[in-house]
Amino acid sequence: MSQTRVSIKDIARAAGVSHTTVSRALHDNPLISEKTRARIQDLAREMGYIPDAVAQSLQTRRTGTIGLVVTSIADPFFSDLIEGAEAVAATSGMSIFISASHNDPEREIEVVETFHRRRVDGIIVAASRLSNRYTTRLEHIRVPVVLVNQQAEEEQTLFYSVAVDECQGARLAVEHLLDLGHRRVGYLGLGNRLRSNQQRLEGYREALTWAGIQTPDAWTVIAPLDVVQQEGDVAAGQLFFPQLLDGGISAVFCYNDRVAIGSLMACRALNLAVPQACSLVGFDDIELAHYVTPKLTTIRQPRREMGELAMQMVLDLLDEKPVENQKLVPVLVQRESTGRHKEEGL
Amino acid sequence: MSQTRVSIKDIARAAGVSHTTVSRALHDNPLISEKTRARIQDLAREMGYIPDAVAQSLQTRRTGTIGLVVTSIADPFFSDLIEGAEAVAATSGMSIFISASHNDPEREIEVVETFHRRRVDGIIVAASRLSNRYTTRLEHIRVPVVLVNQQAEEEQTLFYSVAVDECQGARLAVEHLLDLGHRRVGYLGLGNRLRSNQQRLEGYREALTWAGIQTPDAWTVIAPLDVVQQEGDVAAGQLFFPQLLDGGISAVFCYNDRVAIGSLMACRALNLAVPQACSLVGFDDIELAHYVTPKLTTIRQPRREMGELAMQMVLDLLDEKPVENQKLVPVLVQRESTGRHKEEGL
DNA sequence: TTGTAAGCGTTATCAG
DNA sequence: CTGATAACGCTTACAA
Repeated sequence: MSQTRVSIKDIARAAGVSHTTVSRALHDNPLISEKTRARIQDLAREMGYIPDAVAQSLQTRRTGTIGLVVTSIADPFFSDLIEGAEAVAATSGMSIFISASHNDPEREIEVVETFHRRRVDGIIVAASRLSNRYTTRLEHIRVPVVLVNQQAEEEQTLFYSVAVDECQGARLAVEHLLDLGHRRVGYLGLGNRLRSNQQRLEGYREALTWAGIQTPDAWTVIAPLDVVQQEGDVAAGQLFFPQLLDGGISAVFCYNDRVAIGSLMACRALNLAVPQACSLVGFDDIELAHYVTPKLTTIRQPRREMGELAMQMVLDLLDEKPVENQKLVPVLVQRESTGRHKEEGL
Repeated sequence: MSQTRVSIKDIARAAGVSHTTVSRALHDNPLISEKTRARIQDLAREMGYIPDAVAQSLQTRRTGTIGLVVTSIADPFFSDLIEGAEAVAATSGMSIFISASHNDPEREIEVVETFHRRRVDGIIVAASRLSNRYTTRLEHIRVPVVLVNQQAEEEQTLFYSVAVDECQGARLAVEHLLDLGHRRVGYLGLGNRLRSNQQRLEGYREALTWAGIQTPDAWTVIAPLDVVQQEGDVAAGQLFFPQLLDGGISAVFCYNDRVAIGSLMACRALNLAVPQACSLVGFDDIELAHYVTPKLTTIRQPRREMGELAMQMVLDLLDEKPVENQKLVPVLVQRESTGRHKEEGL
């Protein structure tokens, strides 16, 4: 009907009161008579009034929105995280903006600035590569920022954080393999995951060192940044697993489940039985891990919970509640891709 | 430094001009001297000015945002779609809101209304269940709405649409099985996908009828709404595949890849070889389909493209370009889960 | 070329 | 209890 939206002034005119009164009536302000409140609310409904969030935001300095930056939306890791974050945002009537950085720091900071320009109430960045190089561009940001599994090589201290203990996860994986009798354990990493690759590598080395085992260079292969970026994680696993095999390993801890699946494909191509000829451990526990043959043993990362946690942190910050950085402990999920090591002699 | 953000008035004061001049300078308005333009722009940069998108929106009646509603963010189908939509939105400097309806029509309409309240410039709804029952609540929405694969049983005519030809996809699947020599082909559907389940069932029946084959009731099983909602698609496949088997089929067209994977699991549990004992065709071509054993034959649905297309439609509508509803044709991707039917006699 | 003033739709501050 | 009036930060006639 009406070409234009109805505003509180329109209602005021129709009701013969001031727009101030209408605003109050609509907000159940106690300073208003029960009668007019009801009358105005009915009228508003009849007239199809919908408050203008933009105008409200201008006045209240709150938009009720949160910006969420991930490297890739379609990556199951992040889509789970987003879903968790969205779910808790929704319970508070908050809406979320989503944007993908594609692992490009420049793009990432652009997105953050866009969100800031849109006056979001808070920002969550997953796998952030924002390092201290960018602090000058970021320190003027006056809304809460929470980083999830941040990837910058130096620790970012300007912001809050939620992170999984990557190092501990890697140790769990390697210790599991050691428990199964493996001694020659390799690591297949990804060169485009700066920080977490470093940490998982570290955990891998620690676990072996603690067991009194040296780690020759031939036991660790890191797929170079550009091929991962180009071909994806699975292909990287598939491509570089053979190199590791030449190193003489009997088991491999893979950077994540996708790399492990790539390795699985490589094994199949080489006619190597998993886990009989080679044990494989992944990281993340994405859905794929359940449906592949053999089912993947992996380190579970609570993706959804991390999204929920990060969002809850932002909301608490907005309520001026105190919050603490979170370090989550991943757990081992044993399935079929790992088995007891059989000595060559047998 | 400054506790508060810098506005064009602050810049105006610092530059000794009116805020109007600043606004013009920042927008490269030709009505301004080259000199002051440069001076103001430098000053703005120095002072760390960031335009307030909220205030701009209030004035210009454009927010530069698009609302996107999906049933589930973590579902690879939708996350791909979102990624496509986000990518084209980003090229136009648009930001997107994302929200999940969890397949609940009431929640879906709430989200749409929230977006509308936030003055988004356009709305995309995937797998919408908005039927004509809701038109009264929706007809006052004055922004472009594009539905992707809408699921309401009656066709929704109020809005624009992008959809895959489900019926044709189903026919392709069944014809493929017929070509392989199968005659007793079953359909394993999902009761919570109102429209697309109906259409795929229809395509299934058509293909068989055209081949002169009757379709006894025992050949089609539809997993009931509540168990699918509760347990998920894979479990539904796993649970109901055996029923179909009892119907005596030699091949099954599954509602989607997840159902097919569930069926695969069921086969494995029953020690039935795929495709030797039973051929399986899925729908969608999600990533999982590649990595499962045997790799799934499926009907590819161009998910990312559908997101891109829908977003492009919204943008065109905003530019007042004419647009047409899109009906996409899915294609068969033959992999390993289907094979030639061996007559029982052999 | 620049400035003044009005207005976008709200909420908030005061008087009545 | 209610209503003027002034903000919020910006764009855009209309004047100078």
